[in-house]
Amino acid sequence: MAVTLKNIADKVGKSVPTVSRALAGFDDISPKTRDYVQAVAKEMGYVPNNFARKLQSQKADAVGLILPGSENLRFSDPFFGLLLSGIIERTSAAGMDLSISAANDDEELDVYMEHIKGQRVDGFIIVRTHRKDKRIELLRKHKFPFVSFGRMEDDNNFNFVDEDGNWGIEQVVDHLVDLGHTKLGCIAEPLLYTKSFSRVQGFLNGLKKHGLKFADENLVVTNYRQRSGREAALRLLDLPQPPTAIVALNDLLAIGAIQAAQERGLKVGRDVSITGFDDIVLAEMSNPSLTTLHQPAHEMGTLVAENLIQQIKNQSIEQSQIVLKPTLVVRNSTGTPV
Amino acid sequence: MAVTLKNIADKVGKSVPTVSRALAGFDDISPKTRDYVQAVAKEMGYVPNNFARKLQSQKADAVGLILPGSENLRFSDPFFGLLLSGIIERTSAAGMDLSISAANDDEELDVYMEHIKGQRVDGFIIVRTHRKDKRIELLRKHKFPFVSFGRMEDDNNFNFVDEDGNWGIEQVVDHLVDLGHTKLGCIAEPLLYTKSFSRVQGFLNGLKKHGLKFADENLVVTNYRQRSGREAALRLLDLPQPPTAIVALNDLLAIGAIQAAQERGLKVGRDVSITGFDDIVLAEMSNPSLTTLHQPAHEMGTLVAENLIQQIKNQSIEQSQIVLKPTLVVRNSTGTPV
DNA sequence: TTTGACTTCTAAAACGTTTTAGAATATAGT
DNA sequence: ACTATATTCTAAAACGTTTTAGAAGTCAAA
Repeated sequence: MAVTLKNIADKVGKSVPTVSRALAGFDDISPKTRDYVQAVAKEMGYVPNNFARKLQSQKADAVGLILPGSENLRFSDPFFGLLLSGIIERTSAAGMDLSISAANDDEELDVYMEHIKGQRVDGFIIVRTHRKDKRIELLRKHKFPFVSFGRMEDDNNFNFVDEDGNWGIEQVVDHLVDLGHTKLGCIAEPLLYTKSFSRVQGFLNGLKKHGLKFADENLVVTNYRQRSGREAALRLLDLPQPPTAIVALNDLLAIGAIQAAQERGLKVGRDVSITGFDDIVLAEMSNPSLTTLHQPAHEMGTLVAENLIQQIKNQSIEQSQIVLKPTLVVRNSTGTPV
Repeated sequence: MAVTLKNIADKVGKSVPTVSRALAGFDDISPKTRDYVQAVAKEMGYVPNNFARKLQSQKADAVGLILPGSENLRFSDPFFGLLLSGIIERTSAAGMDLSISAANDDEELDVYMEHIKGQRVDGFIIVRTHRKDKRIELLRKHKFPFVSFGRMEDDNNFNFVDEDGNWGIEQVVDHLVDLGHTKLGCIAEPLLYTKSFSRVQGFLNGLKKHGLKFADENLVVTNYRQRSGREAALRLLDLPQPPTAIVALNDLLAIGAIQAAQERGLKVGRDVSITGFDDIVLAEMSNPSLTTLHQPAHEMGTLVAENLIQQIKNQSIEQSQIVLKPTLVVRNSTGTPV
């Protein structure tokens, strides 16, 4: 049976509030009583009941992360895993719980509302933002604290941490053009995600900047998996005029693309250049190693969490918007076109 | 401001308990009142306050997963990610929270105790079991519900879900010996983990079964990362009498080993055979594709969660111990030795 | 018309904490 | 010696829910 304030109060012969205030170190308790109470509490192994405390304080001391049901397998994505580890590290350190759950798309917003109304969390972390994101609109409407990892297409007056994907992919295009490539292909995740859309913009901007023209068939939109990357790359490589460089918009896609190229008997880095995005651990180890954009996934997770915790604790309305530029890491999957 | 039972009670002109019992559907409330109360509650958007409910019920309706601090980056391991997704899916479906936190090794047991005494969770999921696991011993001593993913070395009278790693690796050895290999090397994670230890046993048992002798230098113990796999493989390949087959005890290690072999100018699957364990998505996409043992990571996560939820809800003491055999998937990283 | 049995509801207590308002005692100032 | 002021404590209320015990009312049977 758990030890309660009442147990301690009985033992020390004081009232429950006295014990409560003694443990909290209030100065209307004499040092003598305070020390005695604290000693007894420690000896009895007292740990406050969380729910009683939260009921009274009307604070959940918890952060919610509701995973879109359709994204259940996202956990196998190393980038997401690292992001999550950063979030957990930071929330843990702040003594807050991280409540992770999953919701099917059709009930997603209801789940958010239930968390809010049931006062289960003090704030949310939103991942995989859409260009028009119903979750963000909902939370903003209810003035409920949240930080998103990623922006919307516009109307971004809320706290977020994001990459500069547009800028990043432009660096990649610069790199490829510098090497001499003029026919570039692109493999993207669904464009309803801001992240994907923005990276594609970077691709198009890059082409325009260098006076290269874009043909529809050079952009293949698919999902985030390696398998899809392979299939998409095959489509690009089998075009009448195949690109000499393929800009895959994440590393898993890029690795799939490398596989596809090798299936077609091409030497990656010589016959065809392939790039990724995120710099997951694997990128360095793939064969050939992958030219990609490095992102500090773990740190981004801590930033998101930190941002939200600040917002919750300070009740401050000041906006914190962080955009991190990825850094180009040139490895062996890119080279001068033959 | 959140809607409470009192708000509803005022509105319908009944007492708070009546409203509470009407919403819960007790039959000492007239159908008329029940329907009316439920309608009003819905209209007002009532959602029960979680903490009040939990305080009263003395149940947390939550499952704890305390990640060893040293394992923070585990999230980047795709296998762990999938396991986690299974756990989340199942706990979510059961209406329970999953409370994930991190604890440094020196304070780990204290964190467990605080969760227990503070009644924050109804049970724990233990991951990465040690051969002697202090966490398991602690929980068992306090008769607190838990399910572990993995066993201890012995004394396993508790609920767990585990792989049959020993058996699995024996299959791998059989496969390699069938191909004609007689000099086998092995790359393992630290042996204090039961998982690693057990897989190594499988390796040794396999050798013995086939009358092959084992030399110490053919076993390299390192950590779980690709980088380590590469370094370990280099050590094996640079031996005076290098093995013709390397049994890496997880896929990341195996992929590192493949890289090492390629650095030494060896063609994997011909000059040297390499195997993994887990069959992460990447295994199929690596070059060459990896012969490995498949494990249903996501399903294992659901099993662990299901097991714990049963235990919590039924208060039953019946033991549930599940051991799953991995299945050998032969791909292109293994072949007849030259 | 009284008893007994149902049906439907409510008052009170409980879960364990914190906050507020104020009581009791001690200390100092005149 | 009496008032004013600190100091140290406690009683009561509050957070929102559920459970327990029992009250009030209705109805049928005797």
